[in-house]
Amino acid sequence: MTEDTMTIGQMCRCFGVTPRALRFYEQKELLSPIREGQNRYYTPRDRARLKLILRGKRFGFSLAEIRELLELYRLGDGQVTQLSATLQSAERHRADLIAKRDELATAIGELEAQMDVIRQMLAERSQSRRAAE
Amino acid sequence: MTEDTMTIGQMCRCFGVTPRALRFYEQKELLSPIREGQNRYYTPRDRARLKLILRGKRFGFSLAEIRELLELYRLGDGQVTQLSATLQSAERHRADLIAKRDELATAIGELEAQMDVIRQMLAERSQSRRAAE
DNA sequence: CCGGAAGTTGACGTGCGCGTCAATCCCCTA
DNA sequence: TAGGGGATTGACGCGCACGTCAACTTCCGG
Repeated sequence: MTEDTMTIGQMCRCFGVTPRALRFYEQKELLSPIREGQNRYYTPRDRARLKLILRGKRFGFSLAEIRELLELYRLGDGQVTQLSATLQSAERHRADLIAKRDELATAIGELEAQMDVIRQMLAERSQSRRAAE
Repeated sequence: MTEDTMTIGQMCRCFGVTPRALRFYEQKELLSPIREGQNRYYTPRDRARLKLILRGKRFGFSLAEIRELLELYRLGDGQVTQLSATLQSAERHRADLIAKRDELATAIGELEAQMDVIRQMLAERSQSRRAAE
């Protein structure tokens, strides 16, 4: 721990993932921990990226898509690599996320409606019970 | 088309899926089209279910999870199969969906913040250009 | 009667996201 | 000096969600 870096084991305990997964993400260029000899040391930046990775997975994005998303946060690398292209990419991702959020809202609404139906059935059932007695 | 049912080919064109996928969903008990001889005929109910399936997939749910969700909409089958249990299951799913929606909102906010950073960099760049001329 | 389009059931293949070994290495403590 | 804990790199395996054949049957127009 040269600084505020973490070993792979610490990362695993911290985020609830396996070493295998972290190495896999590294191979897919989603993470790039410091390699001191053979060992890996994860910086705060790696941790932030891992958070984004895990969140992306919860939303059903593939690792390839998550990789793209991570690129958007990787500014400041020498050449100002087509900032406007990056911005356009970000715009697309934003639209995608917003569509998903709205669709989720719809799904929640439908589920709640269905829950009301169930509650209604429960109420009727207890009423017919009382009537039978 | 005895009624307002559809063949597998019509379903595929309508929803942009393959026959293989539809048969796979059937095998996993997510769909149960009418079987007339060997052929399949999909009812409006099947179409509604397929919509839910595809939406669930977009949210990153597994087919097993989607199956559970579909169960919640399957009421009215003879015995009032533990309505309260169904309601509890629905409650869990609702909480899950809401958590996801909120997380998505956060992600959108972060992405928009990053977009502002990029716009800022673009603005500074065009300013230094003008200054250099 | 024949061809083509659409449907069917297996059965094997494929890409993704890791799990699960094995064999090895390094460091620390007892 | 020996062992234990944690790390490493292959390499193979696995579950999911289908894709992709092959080998039919059924129907319908010409």
